[in-house]
Amino acid sequence: MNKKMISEEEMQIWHMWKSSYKRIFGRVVKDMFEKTGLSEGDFGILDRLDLFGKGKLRQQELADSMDWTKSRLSHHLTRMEKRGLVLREPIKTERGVQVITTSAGKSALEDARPVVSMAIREYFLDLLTEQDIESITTLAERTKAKSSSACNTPPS
Amino acid sequence: MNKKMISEEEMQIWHMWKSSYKRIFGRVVKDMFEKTGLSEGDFGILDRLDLFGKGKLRQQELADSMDWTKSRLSHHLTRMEKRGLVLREPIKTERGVQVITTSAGKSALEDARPVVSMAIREYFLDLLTEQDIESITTLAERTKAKSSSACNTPPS
DNA sequence: ATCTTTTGGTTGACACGTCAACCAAAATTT
DNA sequence: AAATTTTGGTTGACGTGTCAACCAAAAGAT
Repeated sequence: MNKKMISEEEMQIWHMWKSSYKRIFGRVVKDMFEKTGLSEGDFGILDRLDLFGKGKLRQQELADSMDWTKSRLSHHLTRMEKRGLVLREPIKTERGVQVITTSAGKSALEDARPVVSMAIREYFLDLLTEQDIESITTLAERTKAKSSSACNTPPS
Repeated sequence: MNKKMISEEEMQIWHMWKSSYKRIFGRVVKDMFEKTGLSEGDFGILDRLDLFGKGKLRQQELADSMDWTKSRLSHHLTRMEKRGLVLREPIKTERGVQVITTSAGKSALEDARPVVSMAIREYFLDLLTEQDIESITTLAERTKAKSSSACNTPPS
């Protein structure tokens, strides 16, 4: 319960962290977009359709795997459908919609994979020391932990 | 010039890094928005108007200090003006526009400062080890450096 | 003095996200 | 069986960002 405002230096850490992220992430995304026409969302969707579903997946499944709301995914798919990357098809046997990668979608994904890979290496991995990697890994644990421990009201 | 695709583990580092950022940043921004009604952009603008300009600044100056395009700032100010947080006023002596914090803007800023401070501490600083801080600091240097050294074509 | 470029700013179109409202088909309750 | 809740998905409004086109005032060039 530390009520003191954070210091100038602490604020600097925050700013450095934010701007590093934005620079690196921006470079990767921009590279991918310029070279393949895919956004991060597009890539994530096509990637999961390929890996988890061999080209098709139920919409809700897809949303869960990306940690997206159904609304967000619905909007995004509408745009991707318009561009011919995926199509939606009602499921006969049960409720729900199948999302299917088109051939254009498949080839866009195949084009993008190496580009993304190279960009992540160049703009991110190449900048990291062993220590950085350790930091990233452990911080990720700690952030995940934080989600489940917002215990103002302890479990009954 | 490493042409090999990155490994599964390397991709994991990337994903961990992204999701840590998104979680932490999301928490801070959400907290601020829920408690004060200000977005990150709003806060940045009001903060700079206060620190650099004692309540007023030329639009382009402001844009530069935030590393925003003039277009982005123009759009954002239009929205903030509608909400009564700032106002724009042509400069008589020279070309350009003064951005001025309204009293509503000032008080929103004063309300937000401690909230932001606390959120950054709780969701970010409290999670960091000394090592993490060192990593963040040095990585920031390295990312900044990378910007100026995209030398496929060396300077003439 | 006129022509050109730079500077400061706006605007419209569109991608991306969130939120809340809505809808219909299951699945459960009662 | 009828009423209720949950689930899967869409939609519209609006905040946020980018890009390109536009505009006018200022500064420089010829």
